[in-house]
Amino acid sequence: MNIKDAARASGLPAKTIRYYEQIGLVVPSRRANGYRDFSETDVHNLAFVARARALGFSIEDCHALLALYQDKSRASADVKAIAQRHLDEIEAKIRDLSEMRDTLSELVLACRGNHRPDCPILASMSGAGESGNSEA
Amino acid sequence: MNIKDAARASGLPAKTIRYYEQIGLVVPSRRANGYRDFSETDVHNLAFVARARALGFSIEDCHALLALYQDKSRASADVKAIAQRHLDEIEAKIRDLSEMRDTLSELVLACRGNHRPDCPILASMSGAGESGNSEA
DNA sequence: TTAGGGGTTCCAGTTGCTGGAAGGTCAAGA
DNA sequence: TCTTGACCTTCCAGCAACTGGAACCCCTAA
Repeated sequence: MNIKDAARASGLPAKTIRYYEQIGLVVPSRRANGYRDFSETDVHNLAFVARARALGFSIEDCHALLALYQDKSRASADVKAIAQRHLDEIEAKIRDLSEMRDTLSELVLACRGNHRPDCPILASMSGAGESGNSEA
Repeated sequence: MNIKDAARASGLPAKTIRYYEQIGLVVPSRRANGYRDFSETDVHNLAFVARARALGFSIEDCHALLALYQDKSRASADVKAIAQRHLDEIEAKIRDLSEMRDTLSELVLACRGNHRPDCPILASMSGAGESGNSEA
């Protein structure tokens, strides 16, 4: 199977597939003319990676997950550990972003958004309420 | 003020401050010996950027916000527009991450995490429940 | 004089692709 | 047989926002 068909079958851009080969994630065989030749397994592995990436796993994690997937004597604990760690990171990121959202939405709400220059958003970033005695 | 003091005062690493100068965000003057010489305004601007970055604004946004901050005849509407767009992006990101978290936490919960190979996490990524007739 | 703790520049690496240039290959139609 | 166009190949550069490190200069104090 040529790269374009592998791309269609896996849902990944051809460029991305070449990149994945380059970093050793999914390495198809080659035909005599130098063209990549993707097996069903290659395509399946690409789709596997695509789904893992969609869940936010890093390439490194995808590497490890793919290895575990192919290791029929794996322990599911190893898979779970990777997923749990990743889940923790996602939750941490959600917390960070939620804090930003809370602060930002307050500021946006407070800003009149008119033709005048006074703006609580800029005030906040310029250090308003810094050393605690500005409005005490 | 030397870069190390500017770093301490602004809360940014010296490396980052040099980078910000390189991209034209905050450009201090130079002494005869080639050392950067940070004014109070420079440090204030660096702290401004640090706070904007902490709210997740891109460097490009920081550029624009800093320009508005320095433009005393600005319209707060321009600031608000930038902040609102950024807020929308953050909320979109939170939605994406929350979806990942929901899927992942289900999978992690379902995985026994023992010495045996069977694993719903891998099953999910290998395409379980793909074409809709597997458990209908 | 020497040691140390500054400062400087520039280059490379990070993550995960993506775009583009330059060129080889293949199948089909005139 | 030649050409056209769609494919394929490699390699290089760039994105965001730094960060680490090498190699080197400067300044002060003992």
